[in-house]
Amino acid sequence: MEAVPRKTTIREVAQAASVGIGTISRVLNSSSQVSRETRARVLEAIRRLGFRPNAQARRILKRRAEMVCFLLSNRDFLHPFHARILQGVESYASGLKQHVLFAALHYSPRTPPDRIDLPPVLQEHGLIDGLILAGTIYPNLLRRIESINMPFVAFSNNVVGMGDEEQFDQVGFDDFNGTLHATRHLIGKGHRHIVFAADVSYPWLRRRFEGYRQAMRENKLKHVLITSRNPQSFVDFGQKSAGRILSRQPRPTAAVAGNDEIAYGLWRSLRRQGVKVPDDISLVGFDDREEAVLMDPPLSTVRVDKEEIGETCMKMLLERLHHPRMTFSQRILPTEFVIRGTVRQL
Amino acid sequence: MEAVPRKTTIREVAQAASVGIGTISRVLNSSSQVSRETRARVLEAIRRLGFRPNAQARRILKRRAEMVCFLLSNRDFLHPFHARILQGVESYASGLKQHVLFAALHYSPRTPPDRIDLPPVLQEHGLIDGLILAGTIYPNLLRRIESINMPFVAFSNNVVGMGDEEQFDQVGFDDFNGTLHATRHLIGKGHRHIVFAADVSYPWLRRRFEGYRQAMRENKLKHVLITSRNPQSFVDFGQKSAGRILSRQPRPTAAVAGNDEIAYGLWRSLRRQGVKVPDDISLVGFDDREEAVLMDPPLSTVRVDKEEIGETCMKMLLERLHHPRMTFSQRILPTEFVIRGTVRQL
DNA sequence: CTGAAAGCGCTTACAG
DNA sequence: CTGAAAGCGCTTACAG
Repeated sequence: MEAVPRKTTIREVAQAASVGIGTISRVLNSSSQVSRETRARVLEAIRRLGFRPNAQARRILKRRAEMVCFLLSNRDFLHPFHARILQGVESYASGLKQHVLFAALHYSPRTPPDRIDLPPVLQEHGLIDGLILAGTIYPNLLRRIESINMPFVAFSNNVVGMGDEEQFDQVGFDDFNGTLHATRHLIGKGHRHIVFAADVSYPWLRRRFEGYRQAMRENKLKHVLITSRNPQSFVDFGQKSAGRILSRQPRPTAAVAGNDEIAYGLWRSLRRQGVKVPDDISLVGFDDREEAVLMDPPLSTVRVDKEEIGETCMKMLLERLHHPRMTFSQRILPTEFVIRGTVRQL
Repeated sequence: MEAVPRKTTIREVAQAASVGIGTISRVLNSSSQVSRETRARVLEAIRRLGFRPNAQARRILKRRAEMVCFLLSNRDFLHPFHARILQGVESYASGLKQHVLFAALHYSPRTPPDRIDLPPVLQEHGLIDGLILAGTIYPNLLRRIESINMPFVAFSNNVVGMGDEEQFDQVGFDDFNGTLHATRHLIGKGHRHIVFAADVSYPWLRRRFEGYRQAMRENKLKHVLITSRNPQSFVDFGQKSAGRILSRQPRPTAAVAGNDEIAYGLWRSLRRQGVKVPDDISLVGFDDREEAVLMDPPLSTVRVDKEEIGETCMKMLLERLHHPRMTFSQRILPTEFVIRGTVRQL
């Protein structure tokens, strides 16, 4: 390996400006204790030599890496949903001169905590100050993270298998109220036979189902859960659900899909069978993925502000770093029902 | 700010194992110069104290951050295309114990290089070893990066306004041959009236156009470029192009879209006008976005291996870091035409 | 093989 | 206000 070209150090700048290295450091850290003339001379020397202070050295002394890790678990690819969260984290972080490291992890919920093979960034110490957990989070991962004493905030919507007694910092959005409002909207438009399509073994889809059920109950309507066998994906789940919806008597006039992908599969399959959305059946989704707008007609769905989730995670993590003993907090961000073209007035 | 709980340092481990700190370091760096018994004793002490060496300190001495930055420029959001590249970078990097920092940048092509406001990570020194440039890259950004002596590799497909005389490490995929093969495929299926739809002021769409044109020329067919006025987006561009395609005499039997989004807009608008794909008109896209498979019928398109791009960028950057004076290299990765459902045999 | 020492590039009391 | 010195947590010749 060839030598890396040597960079200007603080000592050379000190020499050039005829001051001690401490003074350079003070100027760099905008300490008030430097005279105007000295500061100007130092600044000039810094500029002339193209000096950029070595960040690692400062970090040792500060005992702060000024860097957090965004850890995406059990995702085959960086889904647009999480990509947006990452961007929210980054944009908020960079405004505060904090850096964001991206890492991925694949693990099984059944691996004992101490056997989980953490990514390199978590095997060292001092590299990052804290962690933002995204992707699917099982209890064993939480145990593992706690065992290395790494402060973290979890994006909570994809947390699985955790009881309410679990205490940790978390940020999520409101699954329950999202479908509650979406379903109320359908009811307000005159719909009475409304089904819900999703695999409710996912806790977040279960919460969405509960929101839907609540809206139905408060209007004395019967709730119907549509599932499908061995789906390959959410889209496939939606496709397979279409037939089950159509075969019900009386035929439902509206469907609430557990997420936009299910809604997409549903829409596609319905259309193939000559059933028009929203003329023959109304449809609402959840998540407001980019593709929702592209559907034809564009999908009415529950919007989740992904950037805000990222931002809030970062904000909460920073608070945790500043106050290690603070009690844990949980933030649930509101959702918003977006009316587009897939709901018809009956 | 409360005190961060103090971590075990190398000195405490040395004391616990009754050796000098140098020996701990040697064990950590698996130097051969340590006796089995000593090594065992040290390892035991490390385990017992839960010691994880401070990464920053090592980095100062090694003069390597073991970290690179993935810099995404001028993108409102982390598009799935770039998200995949980032994942390729990360997965290759983590295998080599290298870390990946994510940063975003917004700049104008007209800002003078030294006025470009780089993200915090590039203002410090020693934080990262090198840079992977993604997103739209104009010459002024390149100048700016060069001015801080930061080694970099660029994802070259979105490079704009650069002459061939520009020398830098780059990785891209083959726009020209992608459409060349896609168009030949159409011709092989009996199509003669084939149009190309895209705004060719984007260099990469221009190259795709040239590939299309080449295929037409070698078969003595007339090329036709379809554009549209003031599109809001690529999808909108496609939608607006549909009418222009249909109004041509004789009516084209196939269209090559500059990318999948244009293809999507085209497909959607054609369908609305009662024109069926592929029965009435065949259609091919470019990029193989996730959504291509979801279209109905699924879109035949040119596949680009995004993970491989990321991987290759990382690999090339590492080579550059190890051999700073190596001549610049440029890698063009092949594309593959994926046959799905939007092309019909005439 | 191993320890003591020098040193990486910084920050920060300390003393003036 | 400023310099000289001590120190952060490591690595690596150097000497034995």
